[in-house]
Amino acid sequence: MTSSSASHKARRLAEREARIVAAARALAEEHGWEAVTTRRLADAIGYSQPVLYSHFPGGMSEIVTAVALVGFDELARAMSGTGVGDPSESGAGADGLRAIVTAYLGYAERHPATYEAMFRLPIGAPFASEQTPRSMRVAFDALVEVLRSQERPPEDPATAAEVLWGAVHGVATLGSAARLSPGNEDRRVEELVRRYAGGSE
Amino acid sequence: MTSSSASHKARRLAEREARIVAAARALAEEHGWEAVTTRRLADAIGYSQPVLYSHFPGGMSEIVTAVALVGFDELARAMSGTGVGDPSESGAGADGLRAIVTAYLGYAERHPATYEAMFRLPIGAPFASEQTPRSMRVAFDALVEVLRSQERPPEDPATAAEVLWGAVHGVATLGSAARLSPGNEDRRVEELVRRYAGGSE
DNA sequence: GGGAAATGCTAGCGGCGCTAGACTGAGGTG
DNA sequence: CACCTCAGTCTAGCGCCGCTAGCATTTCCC
Repeated sequence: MTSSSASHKARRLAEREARIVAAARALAEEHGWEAVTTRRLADAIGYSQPVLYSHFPGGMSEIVTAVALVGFDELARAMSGTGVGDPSESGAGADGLRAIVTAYLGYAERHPATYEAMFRLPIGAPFASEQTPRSMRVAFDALVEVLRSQERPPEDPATAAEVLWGAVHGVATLGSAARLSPGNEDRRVEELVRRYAGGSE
Repeated sequence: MTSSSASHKARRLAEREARIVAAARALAEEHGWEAVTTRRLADAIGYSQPVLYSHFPGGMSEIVTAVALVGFDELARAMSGTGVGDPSESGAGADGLRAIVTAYLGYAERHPATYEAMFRLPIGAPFASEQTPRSMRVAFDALVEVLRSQERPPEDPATAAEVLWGAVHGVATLGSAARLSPGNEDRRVEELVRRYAGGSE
């Protein structure tokens, strides 16, 4: 076999795999994860069910994981895109914090099903584990950095970042589940910024 | 038919209904919600599947809701049991805040499946809606009160309580999903208390 | 051209939520 | 007492689920 045909085949496989992930994500965002079934997924890519398992031996849960990984990548990019970490930019201080919080909440709101996938599976701790998605670490580090860039940085930035992550995640989750008062989103962001821009006391 | 036999019948029905909810909860806490099926539930109470539907016409989702309502009751009681709201007691200030946060996180950790049920279904906003579970309001009001009892109360206690709720919920969720560093629980509680005991700025 | 390997399909297993329809036994009626 | 009614319960089964065994076909290498 020629090497070109081998790479051609590899690319076709990669493309089909991407189509599966994209189909799963689209279906989930449009009709919720309970509508994402192997039969519908096979239909969407024009193959039969067993083909899915040649790409994802772990079945549905592995496909959900793949969507989650894409989500972590996108979220990390959205958070990093706010210019956090560079003290000379607008990425420092309260403005940087507001930017990163807004980016996070915005992403969660625009892609609720993807966000749900990201936090539904046992992937591992954000640090503490080596096999944790790289982009999850990147996103977490962005939080640590923005906290360090505040006027009075916290004594324990790692713990502070854990709690900030929890706060933003909680607000995103409760908000998308209609558990918080609608129309109050901006005030919640300002409240978050106020709480975490200040020092530890 | 005598009225005593009627009330007897009603009580038997109520008892069986309670057994269904208890069985669902026990099964969920022990093996996760995916293990809670109508067949297993019917087995657990010694009846066939259709009996479940005479008690809960909405099927499984209505049963999950019933478990969630019990959970809201218990959580509200756990939070109120900290003596929050009475300024002369230990329920005020940073100590009261710490107590209520600890109660909340403790409940979520002891009953993860019940807690999951409480935040998985679209039940409605904590205020904003009349048909919201009463105990959910009670729990939320406890947060508002404890924030009001701080040295420098927030200007907008409702929004502050929303964010605090989100923060505690987020920490509970991420923690139980092994998303936060294990062994760091106490430091997270202290960090939460520090952030929300102080004033808005 | 022929054998081997890769590729994809059909068919089906056990289990799911849920429901239609039959059975059974207790209570009221002549 | 015989009869009828009806509430309560069960059996059986529908359409769907995730997943897999085994066969047909195509593709590739010699």
